Amino acid sequence: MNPTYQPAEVESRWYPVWEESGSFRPEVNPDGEPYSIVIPPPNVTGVLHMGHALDHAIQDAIIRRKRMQGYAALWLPGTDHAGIATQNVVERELRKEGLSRQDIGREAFIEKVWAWKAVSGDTIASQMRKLGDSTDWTRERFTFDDGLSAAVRKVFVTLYDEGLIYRANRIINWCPRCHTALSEIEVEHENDPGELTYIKYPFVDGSGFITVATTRPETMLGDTAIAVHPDDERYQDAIGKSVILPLMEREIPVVGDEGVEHEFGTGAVKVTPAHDLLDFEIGRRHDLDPIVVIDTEARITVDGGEFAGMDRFEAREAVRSRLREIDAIEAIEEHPHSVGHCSRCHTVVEPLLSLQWFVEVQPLVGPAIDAIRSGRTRFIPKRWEKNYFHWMENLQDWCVSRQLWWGHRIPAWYCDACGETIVSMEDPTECSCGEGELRRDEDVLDTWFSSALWPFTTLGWPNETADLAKFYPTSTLVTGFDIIFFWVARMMKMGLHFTDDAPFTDIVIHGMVRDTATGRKMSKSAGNALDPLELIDEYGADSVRLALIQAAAPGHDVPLQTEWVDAARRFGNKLWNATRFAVEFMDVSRVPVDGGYPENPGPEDAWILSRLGEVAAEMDRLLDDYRLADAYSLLYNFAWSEVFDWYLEMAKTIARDDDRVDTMRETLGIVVRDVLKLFHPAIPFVTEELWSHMTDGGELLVSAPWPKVPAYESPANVDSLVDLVTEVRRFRSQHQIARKTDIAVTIVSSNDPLPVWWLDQLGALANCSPANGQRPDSTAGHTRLSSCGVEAYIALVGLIDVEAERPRIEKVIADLEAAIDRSRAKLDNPNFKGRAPAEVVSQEEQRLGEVEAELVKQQRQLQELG
RNA sequence: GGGCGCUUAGCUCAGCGGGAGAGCGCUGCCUUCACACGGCAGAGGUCACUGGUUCGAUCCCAGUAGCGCCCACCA
Repeated sequence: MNPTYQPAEVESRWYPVWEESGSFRPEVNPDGEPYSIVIPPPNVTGVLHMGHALDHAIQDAIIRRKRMQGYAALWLPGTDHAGIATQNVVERELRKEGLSRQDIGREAFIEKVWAWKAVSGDTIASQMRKLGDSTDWTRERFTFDDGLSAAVRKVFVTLYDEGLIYRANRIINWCPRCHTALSEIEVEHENDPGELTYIKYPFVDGSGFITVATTRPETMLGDTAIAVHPDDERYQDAIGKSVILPLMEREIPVVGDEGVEHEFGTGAVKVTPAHDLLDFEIGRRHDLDPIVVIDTEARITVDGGEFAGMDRFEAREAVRSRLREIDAIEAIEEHPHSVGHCSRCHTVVEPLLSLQWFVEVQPLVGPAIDAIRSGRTRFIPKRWEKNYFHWMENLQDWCVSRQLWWGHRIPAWYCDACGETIVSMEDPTECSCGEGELRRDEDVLDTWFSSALWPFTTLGWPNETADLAKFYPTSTLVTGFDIIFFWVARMMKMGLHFTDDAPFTDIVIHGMVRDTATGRKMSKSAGNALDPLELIDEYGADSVRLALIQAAAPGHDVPLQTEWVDAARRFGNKLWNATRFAVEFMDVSRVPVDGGYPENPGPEDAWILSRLGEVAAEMDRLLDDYRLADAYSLLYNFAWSEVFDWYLEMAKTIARDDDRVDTMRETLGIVVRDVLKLFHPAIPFVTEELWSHMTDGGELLVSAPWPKVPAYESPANVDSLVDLVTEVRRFRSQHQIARKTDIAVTIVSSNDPLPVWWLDQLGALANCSPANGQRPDSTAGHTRLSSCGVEAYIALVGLIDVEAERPRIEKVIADLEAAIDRSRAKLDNPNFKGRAPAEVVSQEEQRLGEVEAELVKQQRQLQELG
């Protein structure tokens, strides 16, 4: 037997067995209640990173337990076509060949993306298998497969017919590098040093000038007005006058608008309706025609006069230096502010006036808020609900059109004769006007549009499939807080609108995996990412999973370092060795897959069984609350320190006792079996392997029933013996008494005959059986140990330096006295007895009694030292 | 400018109204025949600070300080 567990070989062996046996299909529990989770679909061209590993470890632990509990458990896998991200990847590949997507054309490009998907699209699926994800691959979906695409079209057409999708010319966020519009949540605001430039605009009538402050001087080329607050006393005379726009020599009005703040800058603002959202609205209120001076390449347009063709940042400097030449700059001061960047490529986004498709979100918001508020769907932890509400209540309409090629093409056609817009399920062939050619909209939909439909489209919607009826609404969604807005909120809105049900009952939010060294989120760009695949190769998937699960407190970021993965691996090794030892040396085998709890256990057996029952019950409570970290830390400690360090050691000795060997073996088998079961959702591979060695064969652990442990009562005697043994060990350790036989322990009395294990651990002399044990003639020179009906003496003379023991006992006595004082003060307080629950009072009294008894014992020991 | 979270053992974090916990690290002893990736025994904390509520506060409330995150059209 190899003393070290080798995960790689074992892990590669089990996944195919599980998958081929159909164990991941809900059909394994045909009569079970349905329980379903849809996976947050990873990018189809992506690779597994730590965030996935965490997300998947949690989901897998949840679904595996539900499966074992007998639910018809479905974890539905799939991938996202990930519009911009995927297109960027393929364009990068093309560029290596010196080509752009425009060079090869739309059709060829899309073929290229599909080809890319065919090669790299399975990567994530095979990596999920390595991780052990028990997803039902027969139900795998892709946001761009035929079924989902048809559903996307149906949703678009329906919303259009309901008036909830419209096309309009608005200020949108434009990424000049990706060449597409973005929604506002795809814009990341970052701090920028920035400068505020104060520019003087002279009045037409020659009565001086008005000064405005701007962080973007280049946009002045498109100014169509100056705005001040209508109540601003400084500018009462100015409203209604006109100024000359410097450099452009255009006459523009000064208007009063309530959107302007008194305090900021000079209280007067330049208005550039084509390049700023606030300015756009001011422009609309005052009937100002926008002038576009920055194009989709972020260059100055022909309307920008002498600056035409310049890049926007180049133009910023050029405009400033020209203004300086004509003495139109009053001041330039530092002004830190935040600037929007494209969340994909980090380019500074440009607010542009553009014709785009929008979803009107307000009518969808109400039901999505109600579902949470009423408790039909809940966030875990609950505090995320506040973020969700706040975000929902402040939504702008969702810009859903993207100027990309990879995505669901918008099903809208325009007639070049009459200008009619046709949005329909079927591709139209001609316009109702009878003339003119129909031209299809070039744009595709935001990736998140199809993701928003994921919980029901993956189950067959709009068809009324059996899966949709059975598994929708889904039970639980597990995801990171970073996509609550992108994804969760939109699924809630779309789900409620199209199915009348919220798509899930529980929304479990976890944090980001953080690197403990830098304290930062793990990411490739930060350069601090641990690669889960490398960790799996080195430590095994079980170890990575257990480390993540144990670190994942609900709703908090998850710190991780390789040392923890190594600790988890060492646990796997321990589990491996302990179980193999039980099987090979203790003859624990052919354990029943369920039940089989001993009816007449010995005292030690009853003790471990009672602990098993407590741990299993507590785990169920914790797991039902999604507190996986607590549940698995509890089990980890129980398994290691109680089952392996205590019970297994007891069992070795007890096994020599013919009368007890059978129940011991039975108990050991059952306890280890249930530990494997309880651990399986977290560490499926090693538990399945060990299970195969100890059960009577045939049935896989993956679909074995979850433990239901009957209640056992732990004999009080065992607990006190544990204390006694610990005390003897401490004594020996402290006085460096290496061999047990170097110490003479006399058992004077015991309520029950002591099993040989205890005598051995205590180092008691074989001839000092408890029944006829004699108290030493003189207790002086002995130390007396007693605990709950057991009394024992250790002979000290000639064994230790008596004086070395004295200070320790004195410190213990001092601590006990302090505890007694505290306890007495509490009990003497009439308010305590009057107002605290009776239970607490009696508990306190009992504690005082125990501490006092301990004090007496310690004092006697001190005396007996002589 | 709003909102949220965090501050507990050397490190990373649990706990959250009634006796301060885990992992890793540290100290001592043990190569004992499942595991030295192990065993046994230990050391180590005024639970950020200040008030309040309570019979009782690490836990609840208010405030202070430090750290982190999210949202935001003050140009």
